[in-house]
Amino acid sequence: MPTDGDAFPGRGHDHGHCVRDAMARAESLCSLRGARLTALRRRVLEIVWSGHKPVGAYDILDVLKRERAGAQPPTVYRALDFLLAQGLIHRLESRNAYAGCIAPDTRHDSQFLICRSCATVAELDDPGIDAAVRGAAAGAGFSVEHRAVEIEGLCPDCRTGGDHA
Amino acid sequence: MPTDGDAFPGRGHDHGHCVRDAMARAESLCSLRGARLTALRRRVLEIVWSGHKPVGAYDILDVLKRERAGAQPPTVYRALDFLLAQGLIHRLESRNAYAGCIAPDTRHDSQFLICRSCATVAELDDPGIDAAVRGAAAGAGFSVEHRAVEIEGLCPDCRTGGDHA
DNA sequence: GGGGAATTGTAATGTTATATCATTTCAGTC
DNA sequence: GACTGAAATGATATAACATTACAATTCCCC
Ligand SMILES: [Zn+2]
Ligand SMILES: [Zn+2]
Ligand SMILES: [Zn+2]
Ligand SMILES: [Zn+2]
Repeated sequence: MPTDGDAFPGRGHDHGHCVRDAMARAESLCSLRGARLTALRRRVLEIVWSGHKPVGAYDILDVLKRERAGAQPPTVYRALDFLLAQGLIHRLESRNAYAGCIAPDTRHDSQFLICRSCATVAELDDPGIDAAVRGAAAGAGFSVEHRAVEIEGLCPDCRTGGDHA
Repeated sequence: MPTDGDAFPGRGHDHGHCVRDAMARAESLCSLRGARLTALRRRVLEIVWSGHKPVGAYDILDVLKRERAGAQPPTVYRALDFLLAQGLIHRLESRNAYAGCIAPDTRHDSQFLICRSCATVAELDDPGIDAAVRGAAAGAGFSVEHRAVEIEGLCPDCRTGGDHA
C-alpha cells in the first residue's frame, strides 16, 4: 500500500508541461498580487525550471550572458530574490542552488529529497515531518520561523539503475 | 509537562566545562580509533567550541593567523574535514559554518535549532523527526544517506528578553 | 509628458571553498 | 640512529558563491 512514488518526476515525463504549468502559475500569481514578473525575472524562472535539478546562480548567469550583453551577478541575484519573495522558487541551502516550487500558491518551507547521483530534486510537503519539527522545537522552548530540511540519498531511478553518474 | 528546555545551553552556564568535556572526548575517541588529533586539529576544534554559535572557516583562519604565521584556507579546511570525518563537529549548511558535536561517540545527522537573534545553536537528536523523515523518504522510493535539518527562529532567551541583537 | 518609485546596468569587492605541488613530520623498519 | 613511505602541513593560485554602491533606465500614475 505505501509507495506513492509520485514525488519524483520520472525519467520520461513531459517536462514541457512542467515548465508551461510553472510559468502560467507564476504569471497568474504575480498578476493577482500586483507583482511585476518582468521579462528578466520570467526568463530566470524558466532557467531554474529547465529541469528538476538545482540550478546555481552562476549557471543562470552563464545562460543569461549568451542572451543579454552585460548580465552580471546582481542581475541574477536580484531576480532570484524576487522569485524567492514570491515563493516561486526555493533555495537549497546544502547546494547553494535554487529549484522551482511546485506549489507556489501558498507560502511554505518544504522538504527536499536530493539525489546524490543525478541531482534530481523532489519537493515534499509532509505534515508528519512538519509536526515532528514543530513538536521538537516547542519542547526546547524555541519559536520556529524557517525550516530547512534537505535529505540526500538515491532517487528511485538511481537506486535500481545503479550509479549512472 | 513538556518543556524539557535543556537543549539550549543557557546564558550563564559553565562553558569551560563544555570545552574541557568536548576536548577530552575527542582525545579519547581519536585515540581509540587510531586517528591523529594533531595540535592543529585540536586547536581548530577548540576554536569551534569557543561558544555555542556556528563558526565560519575564515573566522577560524583569523584566529589561527594570530598564532601561526602562514595559516591559509587549506590549513583550516583540512582540519575541518578531519573533524567532520571523525564526527567531532557538524557543518551547518544554512550558515556555511561549523559547530561542535555534543555526542561524537556515535555517528548521526542531528537536527539544529539556530537562533536568528543571537546565533546560539541547539543540537537535537529527535527520534520523531528522524522517523518522519525516513517515512516520507520511503514513501517516495528514496534511500536516505544524509539528512540536513536546520530550523531557524528564536531561542528561549531571545524570545523573552526581546531582540537583544 | 513630468515626477517618483521600481527595475536594471555596471564596476568593484567580499565571502566561502578547492586544486595543485612542495615540504615537513612521523611511525615503523632495518 | 639513519631509511622509507604515508600522513600531514605549507604555500600559491584560483574557483565558486554573494553583496555593496552608484548610475541609468523603465514604468506607473498623475
Ligand atoms: Zn518536469
Ligand atoms: Zn537520481
Ligand atoms: Zn557551553
Ligand atoms: Zn538567541
